[in-house]
Amino acid sequence: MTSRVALARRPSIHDVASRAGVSAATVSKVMHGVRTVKPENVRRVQTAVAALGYRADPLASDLRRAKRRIIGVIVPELESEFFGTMVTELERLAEDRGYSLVTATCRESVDREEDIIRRMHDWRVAGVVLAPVRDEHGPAASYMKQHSMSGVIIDRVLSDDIFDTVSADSSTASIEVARQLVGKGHRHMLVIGLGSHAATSKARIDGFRAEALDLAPDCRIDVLVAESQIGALREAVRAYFDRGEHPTAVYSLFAKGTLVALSEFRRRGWRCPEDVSLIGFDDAEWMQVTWPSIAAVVQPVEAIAGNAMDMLFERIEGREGQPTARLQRCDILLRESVGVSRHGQPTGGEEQATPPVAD
Amino acid sequence: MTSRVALARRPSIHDVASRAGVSAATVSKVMHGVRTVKPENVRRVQTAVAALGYRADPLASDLRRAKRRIIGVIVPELESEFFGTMVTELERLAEDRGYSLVTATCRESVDREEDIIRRMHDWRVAGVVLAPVRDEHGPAASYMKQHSMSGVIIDRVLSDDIFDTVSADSSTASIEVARQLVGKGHRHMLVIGLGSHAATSKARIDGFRAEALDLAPDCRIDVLVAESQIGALREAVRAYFDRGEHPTAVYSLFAKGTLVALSEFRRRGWRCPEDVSLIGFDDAEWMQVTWPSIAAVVQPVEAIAGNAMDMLFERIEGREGQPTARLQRCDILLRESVGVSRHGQPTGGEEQATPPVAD
DNA sequence: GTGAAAGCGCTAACAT
DNA sequence: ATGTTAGCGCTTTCAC
Repeated sequence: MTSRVALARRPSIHDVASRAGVSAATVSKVMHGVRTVKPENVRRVQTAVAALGYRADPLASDLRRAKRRIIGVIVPELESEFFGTMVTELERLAEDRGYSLVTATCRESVDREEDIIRRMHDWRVAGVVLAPVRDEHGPAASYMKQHSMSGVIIDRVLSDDIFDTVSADSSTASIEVARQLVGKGHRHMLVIGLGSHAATSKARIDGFRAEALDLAPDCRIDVLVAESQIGALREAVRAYFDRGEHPTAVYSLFAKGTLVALSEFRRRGWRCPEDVSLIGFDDAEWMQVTWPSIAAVVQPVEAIAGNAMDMLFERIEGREGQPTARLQRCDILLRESVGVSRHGQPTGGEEQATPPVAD
Repeated sequence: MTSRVALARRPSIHDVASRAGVSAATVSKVMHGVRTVKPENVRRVQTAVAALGYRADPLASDLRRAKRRIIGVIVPELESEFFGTMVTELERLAEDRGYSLVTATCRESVDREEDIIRRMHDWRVAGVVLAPVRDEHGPAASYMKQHSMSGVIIDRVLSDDIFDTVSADSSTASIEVARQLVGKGHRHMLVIGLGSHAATSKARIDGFRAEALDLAPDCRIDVLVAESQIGALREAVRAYFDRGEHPTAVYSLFAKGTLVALSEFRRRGWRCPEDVSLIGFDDAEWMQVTWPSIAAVVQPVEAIAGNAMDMLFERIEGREGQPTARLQRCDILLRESVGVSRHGQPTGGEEQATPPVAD
């Protein structure tokens, strides 16, 4: 092995060039595998590269090319499994294409969302995967549109006005949830959500309500939606239970809502599913190992990420034309937290012969 | 409001300069608030900037300064609350100092860890916050050392050989856990961990064992550690239980281990805490809303992040000298999953008069 | 095949 | 106080 040469600063392309006795241009060509370089020179360059441990500065290189091989990702938060997995997946897909991923969290703030998209524009990112706080009409999307940035919007989206969008098929999933709950005898159900997740919340509520009322016109569906504060939703749910309401099932439209529901059940000493059933959007690893295990709507994260990247790169490579809206089907995992409600009584819960296996 | 001028490409500093009738250098000075510019020209520049919507390209600017205002972060994974919160926090702290954060996930792979640090070096990041897969002797840390990059190592660290380190005080926390379990009468305890988390696992096991044996010399402590595969740990735990072992308490050294334990309890129909108690490293939101609520060692994420950034920037700004190792104290949250084991019997569990409130 | 020259967008040293 | 010059590390014509 050739021993490395110590240098104060990192070796530049010129250091390689002079050591190999060629010009910087030739080095550049070798680095990019251009065929028209004399084999002899290729070897000399390769030797010099190895000796110096040379690696190109991708940012300087991008500067010259006027197009950066960077994809920006904006997510509302990173504390939940959903976005964590999403970002991990997007990173892999971007790297497969030779791009770097730069992720920013807007902490559920629309103002920060705008701030971040500006900075990404300053960075001249090649494209953006945006998971908006609210929906595709937020400030980030407008900014992207106005500055003709390439972008795809995922997760919390309604329509395909401006950009390609990819999201879970909330409506179909909600219809299936309604079918399951009504089928298990539930006639009084509570739906909880967050208004700031406008896009997905709406589709989820509408699909659920329509199907439930269609199957059981006599059923009662209450909806509790707080604007953006999880604390406010908790208050609302608490007040609702406090005034004596006792639905037989709760359907949460997002992950933290499921936690709020569980926490309020505990507070009142309600057992799940005996006293009340629960199902929520977003699966998490813990949900299958607790007592009861918690039923969940599983969003196809890999499919969403894959689709988003495919579409984004098509746009980056110049595809024009109408934006498309892709919906990915969800799985419904009915676990122990959903029980049977008999004769319209406020309790459910099947006997568990033996504890089911967790995996 | 001045109306924006449409331009094919983004306005550069020269566009601003010519519109304002000054040189690019003057524009640069105005942008950086240099005081020696004639007020008249300051105004002209500001007007041009506003009219064109000019914003500097931070990457081009960094190229020239030869120091990039970018902090790299490397984490083993992003699916858990711990690293998600950590990254969110680090992002905030970096931005407070005018830096951007670039996060990469190495998916628990040491090879990828090295890959990523190389890329970050290529990017000439100003500094790196590394949460290594194994410990501070992994390839990323060596690479950083070898190329004299500024860095701080967090979470899975043993000593302070090379870089400043910040982590939770695993040892003290484990001692406290031992005290609690032994105090509640447990005399046969199982500790589960992952060998690839070498650094933290070791400190956690040693502290626990020493304290437990000190308080109750007759107690039995079994340790199950799989190298790196969570599946292998699951197999080991399963085999251990299958051959008839029935500890009265399980102490998990990392978040996923807690899930494995719960899942294996379910599989055998063991109730927690009646049949077996459980406590694990890393708190998560769900742990306080399930039945039983799960006891946890809470790592002080904000403190770790804050400390790490402080130390990193000191190094970036040139501080020399011995690396220091900072330990941040953990909280122990004893929840329902830890019960009392009476008279050395294999079962525990206190009566729960009323279900405790969740928050 | 190769290298000189120009330039991506910006800043810093130095004249003026 | 300002502009000119030079150059960060790289790529890309375009002559030779």
